Amino acid sequence: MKHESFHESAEMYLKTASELAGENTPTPIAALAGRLGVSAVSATEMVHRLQEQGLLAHQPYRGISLTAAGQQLADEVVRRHRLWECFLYERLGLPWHEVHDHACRLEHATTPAVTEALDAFLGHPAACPHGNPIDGQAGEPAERLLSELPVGGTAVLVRVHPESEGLLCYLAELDLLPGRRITLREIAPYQGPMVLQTDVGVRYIGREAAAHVHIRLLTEEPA
Amino acid sequence: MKHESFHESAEMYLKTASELAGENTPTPIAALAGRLGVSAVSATEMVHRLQEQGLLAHQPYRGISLTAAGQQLADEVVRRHRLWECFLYERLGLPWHEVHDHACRLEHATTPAVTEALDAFLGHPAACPHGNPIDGQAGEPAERLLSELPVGGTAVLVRVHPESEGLLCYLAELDLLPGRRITLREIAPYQGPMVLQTDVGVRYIGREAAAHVHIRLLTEEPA
DNA sequence: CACTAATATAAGGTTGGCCCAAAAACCGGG
DNA sequence: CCCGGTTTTTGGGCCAACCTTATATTAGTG
Ligand SMILES: [Mn+2]
Ligand SMILES: [Mn+2]
Ligand SMILES: [Mn+2]
Ligand SMILES: [Mn+2]
Repeated sequence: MKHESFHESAEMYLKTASELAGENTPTPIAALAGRLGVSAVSATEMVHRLQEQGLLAHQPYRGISLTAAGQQLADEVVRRHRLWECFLYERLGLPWHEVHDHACRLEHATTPAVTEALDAFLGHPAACPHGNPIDGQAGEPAERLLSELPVGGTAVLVRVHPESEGLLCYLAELDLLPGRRITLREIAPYQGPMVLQTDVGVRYIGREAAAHVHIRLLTEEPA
Repeated sequence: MKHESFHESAEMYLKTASELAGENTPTPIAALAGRLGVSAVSATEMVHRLQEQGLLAHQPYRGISLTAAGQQLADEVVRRHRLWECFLYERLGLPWHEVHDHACRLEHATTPAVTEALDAFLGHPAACPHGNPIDGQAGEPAERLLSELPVGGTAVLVRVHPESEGLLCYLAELDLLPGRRITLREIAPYQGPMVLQTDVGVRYIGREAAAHVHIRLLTEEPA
């Protein structure tokens, strides 16, 4: 049977490859596999299939990188994902940290006509509820990671990327949503948590989680 | 790998079985296969799988009928389908005859939380854009088929069931939407088309299509 | 009651997506 | 430059859903 378009699985590989490309290119297949919760063997097989379709290039023992065609498909999936997140959060009122997973289902079942109509219905939103851009220009230029904020510095939370249910849930508990103003009080020793002063109180966050929180720096030093 | 829940394919079999159950029970597997666009052999295989899961019962050479569990799953799929149709038609403004197919994709990617939130967002609609009930009481009791409307009789179009893209497209061209008032002028000989007088003009419709159009009779005879 | 058309089963294939265990290639430290 | 540990790849397998082409069974009808 002919596969009418790409399947959920292929779309998730492309989307994930796109997400990981920001961190290291070419992306090791193991990283893909890990994030997708799949064995390295399975990931390798899928990578070969996608390579045959001209969607990505695989340099053995190096890693993969998306072709222009693959990147475009990935971008389309991401766009649908973020539009659905907006809808689920703003219109349906679902919790901030839950919409990611629901959208991850819907993103593969959304036809172009629905995508465009949804975009218009939402008023062409600029970003998903977690701050990631839709139809985005390359984002703010002076963007840094919370994990790199110097002690004493103040910043505003811009976006969470890459997203995952667990991480979002953790951040939601800490009230660390986009727009939140953050000052780094100190960093506990031995890779300990960062102590943050926010406008809703003091918060502790691990380095690992902080590495996914993107910020715009306001001041390097305390006032 | 464990299949976390039911797959699109299984859901479509159950939904289709539920649709066809209205016409003849038990439903021949060939009817299922035909409507799903699948070979009779494939349908038989799937029927066996679903029977093992206790979702339907198969009497050889007779046909299938859904168990209570299977019917419930089918009903859930149908509910999601109709809620999405409402959203796509009323909120996104997609064409009346197109929303069916888009919803047929989304219905399998919709989690319970999304379903309930969507239902609330839409204000708990009573019917899909094609007139079929959501969370429905057994529909109007005195409902008939357009194909059985006596010559000279007048009726109002209630719903189109079962739905399919082609049929809806055909009806949309004829302006035959729910609420339309119809008087049957005559029936052309040799199984010819029915000649309808509507409030937007004269329309011709085939018997086959008319058998999917449900009406509420207003008067049996011309005024 | 015998025949025919519908239905079911058997047999053999394909593709996508996943798995494990074992071999092979690579890379960095000694 | 070789050795060992970490990828990656290869070689088997598995399962769900499809397919086609027979063959067997049955139900209904003449
Ligand atoms: Mn997804
Ligand atoms: Mn998001
Ligand atoms: Mn469907
Ligand atoms: Mn409908």
